[in-house]
Amino acid sequence: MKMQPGFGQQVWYLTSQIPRGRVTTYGILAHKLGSRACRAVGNALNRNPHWPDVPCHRVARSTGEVGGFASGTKKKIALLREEGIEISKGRIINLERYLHRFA
DNA sequence: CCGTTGACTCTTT
DNA sequence: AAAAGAGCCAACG
Repeated sequence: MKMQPGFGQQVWYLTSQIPRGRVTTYGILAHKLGSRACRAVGNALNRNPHWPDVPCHRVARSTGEVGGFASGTKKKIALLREEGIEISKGRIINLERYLHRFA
């Protein structure tokens, strides 16, 4: 379960910087890292070495879907709803409204 | 809406 | 050590 520092390291950092009630997409994270490795981001969050230190549930897909979740997509939706985010059928309502751009 | 292509890292053989 | 496979995706046709 070892994760080499570098890419994933930054991913977890940015993810942990997402304020409550806010959401981000894999693409944005990847772009922030200077890469289009949207998948690599998901991979980093998937193997999430330290959890729940990093709120990976605040990361959704660019299509508006919540995406997947290591502990279960259902769980992810529940957490997002708890933060005040409306979700319908695994899809976030008004994603733009919650989208967080890392300044 | 679905299918295909692109891009990147980690894990396993 | 190197190569192949898989993964919580994105963009385009």
